[in-house]
Amino acid sequence: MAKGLPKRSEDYSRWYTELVLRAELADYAPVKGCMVIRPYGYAIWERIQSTLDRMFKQTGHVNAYFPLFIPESFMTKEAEHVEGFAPQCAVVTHGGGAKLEEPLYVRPTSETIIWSMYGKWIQSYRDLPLLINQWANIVRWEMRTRLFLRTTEFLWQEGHTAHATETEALEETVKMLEVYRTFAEEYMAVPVIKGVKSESEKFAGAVRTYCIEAMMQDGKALQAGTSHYLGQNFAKAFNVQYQTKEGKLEYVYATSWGVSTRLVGALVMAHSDDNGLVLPPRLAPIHVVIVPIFKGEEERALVLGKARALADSFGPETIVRLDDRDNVSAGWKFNEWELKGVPVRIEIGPRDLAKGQAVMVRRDLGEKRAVPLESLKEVVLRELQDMQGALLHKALDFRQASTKRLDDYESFKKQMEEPIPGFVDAGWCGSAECEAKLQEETKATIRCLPLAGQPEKCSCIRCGNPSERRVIMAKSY
RNA sequence: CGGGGCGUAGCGCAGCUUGGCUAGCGCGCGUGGUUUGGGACCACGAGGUCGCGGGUUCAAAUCCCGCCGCCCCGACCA
Repeated sequence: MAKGLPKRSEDYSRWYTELVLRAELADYAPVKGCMVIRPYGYAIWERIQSTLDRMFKQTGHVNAYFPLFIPESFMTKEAEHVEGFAPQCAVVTHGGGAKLEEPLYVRPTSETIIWSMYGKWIQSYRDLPLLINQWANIVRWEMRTRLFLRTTEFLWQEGHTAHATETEALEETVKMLEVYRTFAEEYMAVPVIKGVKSESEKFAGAVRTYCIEAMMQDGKALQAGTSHYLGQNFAKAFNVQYQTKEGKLEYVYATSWGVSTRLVGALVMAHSDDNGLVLPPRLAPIHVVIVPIFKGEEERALVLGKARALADSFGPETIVRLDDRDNVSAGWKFNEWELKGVPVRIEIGPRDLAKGQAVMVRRDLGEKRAVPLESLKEVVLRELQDMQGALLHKALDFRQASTKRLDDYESFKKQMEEPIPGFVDAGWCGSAECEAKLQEETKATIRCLPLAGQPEKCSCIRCGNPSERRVIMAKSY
């Protein structure tokens, strides 16, 4: 393994790519724009998955699986949807050595195939709400790809729900957005802003798109999750009606919501440093690594024995790895486990044993600290907890420091030229034209209209016209 | 799709300008030994369709033509 990662300050994008490759989260696949998620990266995804899955089930959802292939005719049923997705779809034209009667789209998202089935399953108000989630892979033919952040194929979860009323569907939409916020902040230790997307950034086929926006260390925004209120658009396209108590026929109301393997990229970009990954304990595949240090057989037996006992003293909820390889030096191991972002490292050698202690290093702090063996487990558990909180606070502080409230266009443009452009909180008149021009002129986009924001009389930062509210603008991934 | 870069051992590269003999270096890998508190060392060893196809030549990694692939930067997107 080569030494040294590029510095974030010198080349953030190269730092990111090299880190993902060298920490063995992922590797480039033979197909352009595709990646292999390697075991260590997949382990992070599995932890994301199992946590969210539990949260979805706690909110009444069940899992199902719908097919990868979607008949072309389904894709074209909802006008906006097809217009939005057609350009990025992979289409299968041949199967079994023969040209297909009807081309099959590889799902870019599953609204159409799911709503074609919901049509069969929903007849009465008694069938509602229908709350289904699926874990799946999807394909979107992107022009430009980046490991985890944007790949041609990616893994995600997509929730698709059907409701009797608009109110209920809207409640569901914001409820799931809140689930995402909770997950991002409590597990990923990534603070997010809940908001509504502008018309132009809205999901193709949605009435309204909600999102959570996170800030990466280079001051760019990353959309970390979305939740859509679909109104009756898909119900009408697929003719999904239900009979009310009164016997009337009504179209059902829909939502859909998703997060993807992009979250792994968000995790990397939110916390990691020039030495490698920094993983929040609640999502780290390995919590504690023990590196034994010894000379000769005698010490080896002694130190390894103690190290094993130490590893075994932790309960099943703490994942401890004893690195007893003898083909690499202790120093090499330190660097490797830092690269891989293991939250806590314990060094234990003869000198420690003589003093009845071990050396402990927290990944985010990097300082060595001697801890008596008898209290080691307790201290480690506390540090894991503290680190989880510390990462969130650090990220939050960074976001606050990198968010500017601005009112004139010139300072805004200047801000977007800064090495860390950050978020700008500014007025927007609401016109699509201003939005487009703003993007053209500054490379920034309107990330969202924050839910927390109060209506406020101000003026549009670009055209100066009256504005009813402030929005978040930023360069983004 | 436009611009740039790169394709030579598992990885990173040199060699190409000015064709030549057995294609080289570092890391990694294997074996043996000494080692282990911040990326250890010695010895021996394995490992190559020089991206692909064609051409020029006595001779091509090197020159010419064509193709392919990947990465990076811009226009679409979670």
